[in-house]
Amino acid sequence: MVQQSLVLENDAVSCCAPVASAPLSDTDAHDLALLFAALADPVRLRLLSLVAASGEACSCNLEGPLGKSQPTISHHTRILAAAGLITGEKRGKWTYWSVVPERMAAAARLLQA
Amino acid sequence: MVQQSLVLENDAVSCCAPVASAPLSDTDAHDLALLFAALADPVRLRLLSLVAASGEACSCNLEGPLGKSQPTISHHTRILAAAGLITGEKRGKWTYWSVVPERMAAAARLLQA
DNA sequence: TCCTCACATTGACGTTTATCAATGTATAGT
DNA sequence: ACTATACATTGATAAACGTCAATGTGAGGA
Repeated sequence: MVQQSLVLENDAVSCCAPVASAPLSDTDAHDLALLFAALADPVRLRLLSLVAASGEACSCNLEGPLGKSQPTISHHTRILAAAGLITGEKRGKWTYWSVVPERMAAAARLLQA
Repeated sequence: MVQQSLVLENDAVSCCAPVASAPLSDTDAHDLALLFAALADPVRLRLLSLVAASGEACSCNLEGPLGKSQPTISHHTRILAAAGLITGEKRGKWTYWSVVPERMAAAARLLQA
């Protein structure tokens, strides 16, 4: 189950204890699942690593390396952005995507003992 | 795309650099997606946190708290075990599940800058 | 040898997901 | 205004996923 909220809430991701530290509530589990679901696709992982490596990238620079159509790229950036893992800034005709390191770190923290 | 290998390979998870440090290969991205897909379900996240909190738990102790049927629990433990996040030891009639901290840490490391 | 219990497997189902063609919506340049 | 470009949205389709009833397996205990 994944992307329907599309809202970057002040949720269980950024505020809460590691998954292994205490039993999760139902709603927290749902929120965290949304985050990990964003990471659970090879195309999105490669997209993320490409954006990270570039520092900044527009969608047009991703279609080639990822070998996917433009609507598919748009679909994936949307999901990653909804999960708060990347953010897009529109400058002129282009949307420049960059990773949100704090969000990545928050996700990492959830998995630490 | 998720659970078809069911093999705990010596893969990109335990050995490799953070996702954000360099562009991922196609096969590495696939492997990592499998790991995160295991975490991308609220029932599995709650299962993981319950096992972690208990230190050790048999499946029979999970059905109640998770509110799912026995085959469903078995399905989820199977996926988490295939991802290397939990391990099961059979003692007598029961299978005792416990988390694999090294694997959790490896997953966390993948998300760090 | 039964019977019971803990768990795995199979099969079927409704839902979600990834993908792309087609189309819409801006923005920039001419 | 017109055209081209960059990206989003919609609709459709095939594959994957979560769930459970039914069944299989294997380990105690009587």
